[in-house]
Amino acid sequence: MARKSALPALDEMRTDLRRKQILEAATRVFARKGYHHATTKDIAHAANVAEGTLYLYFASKAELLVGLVEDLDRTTTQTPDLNAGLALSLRALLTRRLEDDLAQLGPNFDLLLAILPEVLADPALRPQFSGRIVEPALAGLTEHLQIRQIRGEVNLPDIPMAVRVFMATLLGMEMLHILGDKIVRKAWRNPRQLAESMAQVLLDGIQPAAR
Amino acid sequence: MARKSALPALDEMRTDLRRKQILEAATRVFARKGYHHATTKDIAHAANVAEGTLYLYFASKAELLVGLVEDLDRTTTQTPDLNAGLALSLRALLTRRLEDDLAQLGPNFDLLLAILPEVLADPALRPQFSGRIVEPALAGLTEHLQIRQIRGEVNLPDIPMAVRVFMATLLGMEMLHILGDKIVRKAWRNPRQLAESMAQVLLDGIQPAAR
Amino acid sequence: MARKSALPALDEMRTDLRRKQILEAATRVFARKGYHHATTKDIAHAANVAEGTLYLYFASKAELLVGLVEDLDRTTTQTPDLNAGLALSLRALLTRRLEDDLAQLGPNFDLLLAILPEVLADPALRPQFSGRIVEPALAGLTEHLQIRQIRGEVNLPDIPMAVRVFMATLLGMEMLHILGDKIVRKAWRNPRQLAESMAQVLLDGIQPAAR
Amino acid sequence: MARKSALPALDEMRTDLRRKQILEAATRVFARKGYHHATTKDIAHAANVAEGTLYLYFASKAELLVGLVEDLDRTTTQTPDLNAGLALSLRALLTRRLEDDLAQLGPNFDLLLAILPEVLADPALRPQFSGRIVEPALAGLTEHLQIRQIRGEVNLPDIPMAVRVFMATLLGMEMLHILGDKIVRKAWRNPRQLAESMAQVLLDGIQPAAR
DNA sequence: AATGAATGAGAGTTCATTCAT
DNA sequence: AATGAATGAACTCTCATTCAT
Repeated sequence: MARKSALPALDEMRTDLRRKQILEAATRVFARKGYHHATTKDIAHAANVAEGTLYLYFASKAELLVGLVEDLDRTTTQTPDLNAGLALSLRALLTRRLEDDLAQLGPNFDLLLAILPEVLADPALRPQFSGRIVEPALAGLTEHLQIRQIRGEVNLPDIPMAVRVFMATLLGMEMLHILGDKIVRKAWRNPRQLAESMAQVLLDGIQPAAR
Repeated sequence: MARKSALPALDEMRTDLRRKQILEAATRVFARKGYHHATTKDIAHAANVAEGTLYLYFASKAELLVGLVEDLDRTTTQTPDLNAGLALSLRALLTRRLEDDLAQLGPNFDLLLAILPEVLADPALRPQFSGRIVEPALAGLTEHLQIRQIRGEVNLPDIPMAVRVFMATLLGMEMLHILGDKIVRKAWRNPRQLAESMAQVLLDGIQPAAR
Repeated sequence: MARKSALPALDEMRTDLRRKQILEAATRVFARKGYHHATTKDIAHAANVAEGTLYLYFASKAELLVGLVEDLDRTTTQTPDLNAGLALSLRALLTRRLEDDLAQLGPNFDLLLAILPEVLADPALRPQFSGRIVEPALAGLTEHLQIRQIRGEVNLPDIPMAVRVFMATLLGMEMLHILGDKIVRKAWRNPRQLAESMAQVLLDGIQPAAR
Repeated sequence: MARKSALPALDEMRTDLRRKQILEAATRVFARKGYHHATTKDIAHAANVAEGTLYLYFASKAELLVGLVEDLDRTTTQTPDLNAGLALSLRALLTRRLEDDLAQLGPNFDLLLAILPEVLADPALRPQFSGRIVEPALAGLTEHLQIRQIRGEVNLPDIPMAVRVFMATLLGMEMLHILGDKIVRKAWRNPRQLAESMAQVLLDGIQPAAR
């Protein structure tokens, strides 16, 4: 009955593009105004579509957030196969991982800025974010450190906690960044060096000079 | 006819009590529903006052948040004179500081949960929070470590960054807590031990076993 | 805590008045525009209150309809104790009942006009209307006729159906009225005579002249 | 390039079919959801066409209703030549007419259910319905009774009113049906018997047993 | 000082209608 | 002729804020 497009693949691409176009606009607007102060009108305007069009692609304003989380998911959780890095020294690997993460947060900063507050504020969104973003990262790191531990390369009394300290540091740096701490902001401009600083503290700790 | 109290001091006390009563209610409600889903009706109800009464003590709903930040301020940043702790070993001091902070977050968890998302979301609130809560803490620690460094007790190439890493870890743990990470939640029940775990990582780093 | 009005009864009266004020406005607007074309803005305007005020008294626009049905209920189902009329001849009683009903529909015409279409259109509203308005009336009449039948004053093979035919006639006249039939409209101006015409047909039927 | 059909008649047939297809779908959807809760998307879907296609056949959603009324018109008002029935006894004729009408309402119940509420609700639609459906029926009956009256077969003081009472009864039964009255619904399953019940009341009235 | 009914601006969402393909 | 993505006006409802009491 209904005449379909000759190239269904093209339709799908167009749909994907529109979705992306809207999500990008949402990211910008959410980052600038925060989720709650952003109106659907704002977002539609930023996306250069009519307000009604948003609802062809997302069931509600809240679903835009979920869409963003999923997006962050896809962008972030290309968990760079850590275990391929087993050959590297722990320090080199850690530094690189941190550097990658930090560098990645650069372009995704707006996105995170848009998502994080809502995730923290909304109990319903937390498991979403936790399960898709945080937990996989924690699991990957844990596994990696366990292998190192077995190999005798590290000696940690409580690997899961160590992993959480590591992750906490990353998240916390992100927060300091958001909060506008000048030193962190400045350091962020050179992710390699920031990664080294962090890795140094994480690996060597705040060492007594005597050591 | 407004009846003047014979003892103006009493009036002031009553005002303070009402303020506190309202802020506490706001804390509870914000923590449970998040700032934006909490209505002034909710808060008034929780505080056992009429909606209009809120506006006798706070200019707007947003000012309630500011009030809470100020409260957190007063509660939290009684920065226990760190320098009095110069006699302690760095490890002992750090552990204690962490323990204190973590223990303090226990009862203030709701408050932070209420405030943090909004602080992150609202650019206007960030300097408030940053300037009152984060920066003083960072400054105190920085100064302390600088003294230690001069004394030769620590050897850090970049003290400000080290301090930020420390603070980031704390904030990050808080976030993992909020996000519901089970291991962090469990660890939080015993702040002393959590403090030790964190201090260990922060001081000794993730050491190669060989060391 | 909360200071209540000195005279709670007064508060209640005021509330009732507001409710009535709003329902009356709703009746007028629904009658003029129909339920769906009437906006909450229209109704608020007609009631001389702000739009938000509607929602202090009714949970939703739909609840206004329910309120109207309840109102019609209260107004209508003062089922004039039929059985008190057992002394009257059936003809006299029927005529009077019809006259009362028709006369009552006069002032409530707008109300019914507002309600009926929605009741017919909305499956959810039907039982409401049926149970509160129609069924009690049917039940009362049925009981009455059963008594008459036992007394040998009527001889009906199927009383429930006869009652329904009676009620159907009434409802149908109402519909013809709504539909604007000129003869019915004209007849309605003199409810007594209309009642007599209807009673005549109902009692005597469309008699063959031969009789 | 619009290809002209070699047989314009075929085109017309196709157009008519599409129209019918859409109207049938509209009937189903309106009956199930009511006019206002039915969306053009619903109707298009039920008709297996695209939403835009509706507008090739009907100028607006409202015109679908008009289309339905016209349809009801064509289906219903094939006023079976009453006068041909002059040979029958009035009772036989009436019973048959009622039976036909009632039986016809069976299949057209959905249609009426879809139309009636809107007709009642919308002043603009009423003359449409009145003029096309109700008035012709009333006129036919009136004329018929007048002939009978002249012939001395009936003796009615007010024929137009009697006709309206008759029609009202029919419409009212329909309403009781829609409202879900169980006795009417049950009776409707056997239109012949229902017609007889109604005819009995209409012809003989609610007679005193003594008669 | 306290109340809470009233306000009305503004939000998210729906859906009849259009039009490029 | 048919499509269905896009539109945007208009809707219902919420809620921070006000103010007469």
